[in-house]
Amino acid sequence: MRAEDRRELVLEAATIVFGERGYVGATTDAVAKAAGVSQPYVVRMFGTKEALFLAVLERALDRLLDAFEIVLDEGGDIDEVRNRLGVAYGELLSDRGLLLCLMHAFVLGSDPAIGPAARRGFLRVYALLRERAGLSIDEAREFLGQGMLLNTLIGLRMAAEDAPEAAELVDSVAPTKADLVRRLARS
Amino acid sequence: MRAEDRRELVLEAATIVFGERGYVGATTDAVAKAAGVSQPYVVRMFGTKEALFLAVLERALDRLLDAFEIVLDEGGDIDEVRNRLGVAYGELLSDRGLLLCLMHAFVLGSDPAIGPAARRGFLRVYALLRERAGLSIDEAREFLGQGMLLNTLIGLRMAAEDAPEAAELVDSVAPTKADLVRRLARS
DNA sequence: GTCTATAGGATGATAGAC
DNA sequence: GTCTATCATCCTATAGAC
Repeated sequence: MRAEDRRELVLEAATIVFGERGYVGATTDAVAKAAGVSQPYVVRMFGTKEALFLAVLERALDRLLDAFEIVLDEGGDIDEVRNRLGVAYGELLSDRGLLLCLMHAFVLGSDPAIGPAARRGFLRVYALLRERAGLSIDEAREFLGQGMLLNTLIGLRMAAEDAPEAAELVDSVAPTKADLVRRLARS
Repeated sequence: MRAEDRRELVLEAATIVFGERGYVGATTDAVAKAAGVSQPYVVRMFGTKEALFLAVLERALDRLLDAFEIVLDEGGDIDEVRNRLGVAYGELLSDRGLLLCLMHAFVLGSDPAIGPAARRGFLRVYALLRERAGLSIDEAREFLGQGMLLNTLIGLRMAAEDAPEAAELVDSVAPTKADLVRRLARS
């Protein structure tokens, strides 16, 4: 296998593992096992666990922004675009761990290395919504709120709870993705 | 000092430390230093680090629900109540680390001990909004979305960023609390 | 490029004195 | 109730063989 492919493989595995256990809770050994390589090799490829997480974060943000760019390129009026941005965000659920890694980064703002990267990433998304998509401040705030709520429900594995309120809430936040959310919550 | 008071002191310190570094990243030693007691004593009081975090989580949820109950007891029409619930939520920013601890718990849904406690806590809040405050599904979703967005901005320490978009976003999400949010982001 | 072996450091928890 | 001392474990990172 080419080195480039192996790097991508490790990044995918790391996204899942960091998404599951968070930056501190995840071990480079768990990432290595998930990728089918040795632990020292993971460290060797990225230098440090911190650098690995930053690479995972960068990759996740790129995927998110790429998905949004595609929606913007398709054009349409502002309401259509906003809806399709929401749909595109929901599609990212299929990339396992991706939204969770973003969320884990977003609660580590006080970390001297991860904090600045996370803030810049969040602001890139905000700038895209405001400037490229043309959302007003209030529209952007609403949109981001629903995104963070979805992330939270995923982080909580809320769909694994069998209370009726849990189902009602998940259905409300992700009407077309409820089944996927349920599957993720149990895996 | 009475044992009860010392316990509360440790819980306060733990809330700040867990809020700053998360459940896994925080050490019982850091909590002990923040509370001015020895590390083994912290463990002795709560049994395990996990039990300490669960106690912090329970305390945070109780404070949140108490604040909401007070608003509900004051009465008023549904729009007033919703606004005052939002204000009450913002007031919790003054209790340092409280909202951050909730957020840290909310991304640990796959933890066998913390996950269930976090889900039940979130659902208690949701049930209060729906049943006691009388919000519709969509209203509750909107309300929670803005709450999670505020939590995220706090977690990111977004107000520490000096980009103009950062200020715009913080002002939009917490208009009356922007100064407090800025202060917290730098501490 | 990739592995095995392991050093080195941090941390949760226990033992036991006062 | 509270501390000091310390053990045992885990984990990142390095050394070095192939």
